[in-house]
Amino acid sequence: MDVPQPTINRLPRYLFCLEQFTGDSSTISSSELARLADETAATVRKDLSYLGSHGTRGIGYDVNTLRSQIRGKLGLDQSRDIVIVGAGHLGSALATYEGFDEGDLRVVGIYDISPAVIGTRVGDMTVRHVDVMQSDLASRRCLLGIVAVPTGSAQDAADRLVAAGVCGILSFAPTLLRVPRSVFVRHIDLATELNSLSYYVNARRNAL
Amino acid sequence: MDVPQPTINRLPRYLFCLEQFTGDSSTISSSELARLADETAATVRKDLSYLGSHGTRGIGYDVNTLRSQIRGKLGLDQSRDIVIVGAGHLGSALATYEGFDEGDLRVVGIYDISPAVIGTRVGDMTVRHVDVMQSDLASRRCLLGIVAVPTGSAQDAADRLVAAGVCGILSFAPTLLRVPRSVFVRHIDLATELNSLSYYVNARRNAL
DNA sequence: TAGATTGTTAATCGATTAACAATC
DNA sequence: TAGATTGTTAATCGATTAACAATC
Repeated sequence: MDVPQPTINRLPRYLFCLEQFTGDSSTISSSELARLADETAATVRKDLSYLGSHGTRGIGYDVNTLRSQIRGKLGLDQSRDIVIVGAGHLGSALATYEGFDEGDLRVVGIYDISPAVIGTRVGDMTVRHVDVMQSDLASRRCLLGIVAVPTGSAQDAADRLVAAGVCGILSFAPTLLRVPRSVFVRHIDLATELNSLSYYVNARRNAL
Repeated sequence: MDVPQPTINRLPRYLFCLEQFTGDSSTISSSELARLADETAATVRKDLSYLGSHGTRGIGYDVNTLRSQIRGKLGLDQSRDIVIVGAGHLGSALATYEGFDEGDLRVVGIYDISPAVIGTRVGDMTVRHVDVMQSDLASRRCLLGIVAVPTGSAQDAADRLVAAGVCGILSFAPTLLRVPRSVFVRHIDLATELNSLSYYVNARRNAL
């Protein structure tokens, strides 16, 4: 890996800040971006230098150029198709998530196993049975899959996604998924997120 | 901060793995936990040494003891009350999230502004109007709040949570929230998570 | 005892930061 | 030119890791 891991992890946050950024000018200085992203100016400059260093001395970085450079480095210039397994509240929330609109992420299908929801509409899609997922997706390459089912069904959902040819899975189920080494799994555990928040709240209160 | 930041960030993952762990024995070695958590055995031992080092040489760590030590260090032994603003799909999913059951996180209220959902049941709660949130919560101390509303309402939701006395906020809205310095904000941007997943999938495929 | 595994030291490795020449 | 800000070096800082004595 050419670019250091910490830099890669910060780039999405810089991008997020740049998308929020609505300054008077079309440029932003390393110190201003640092303030928004809660980093130091030196760290920002070092990180951005991995993109090829296209700032202007005395001026700063062009916001639009910087945005597309970060997007390019993160591979966001190529659009990504996403399938969701689980059409409950969480799956429905993800399927209609407004944040995807700006990016090149596109939800192309939502699947469930329950007759009660199959055939219902979620956003502009119709929920289909997981049994037809593999054939639905036969022609698509390297999709991302989202596991939004109860814990007990999570491994089955992951197995089906793998069979359907996804190469990355984002799981919200609080359980470890077993997948082939070629499939990358990312895990969001909401309880862990809240636990972590709770810890930092305590630490901050003790520090103040 | 006594315990290093990287250690703090890994503890929730260790805890997660220990909760999944169902070995023959009631003990786990540093190398086994390392395998589950995708770390090295030395890192695990160093991290656990910050808890007070209660492993047994030649044997390993008692799983139950270790779990409660980590929970203690993260402050999870004290239960936490959570309020949710936004009773759409995301808010409903969070309100009924099964992962909270095991821990000491408890959702005590869910609020919305839309007459269409106010009064409806979510799990074992009734959705109430955000206008009554502050008085509802007057007697509770240091709650955690979750922002699960559309981007346009996120700042208003945060303001109301702050007024109601929360000391930490977990936001799912893809926008920066302005809050007093005394309130800690944690941010989950689903688009960023998927972008990040996408990057690592690419990196992995290029490496294989 | 012999085997296993911890707890901890010291060495290595890598990331952050200060500082400043380059230059817009 | 004077002021501002980058790009990059070198120093500092901190985290990871190897290694091994301690000991169950």
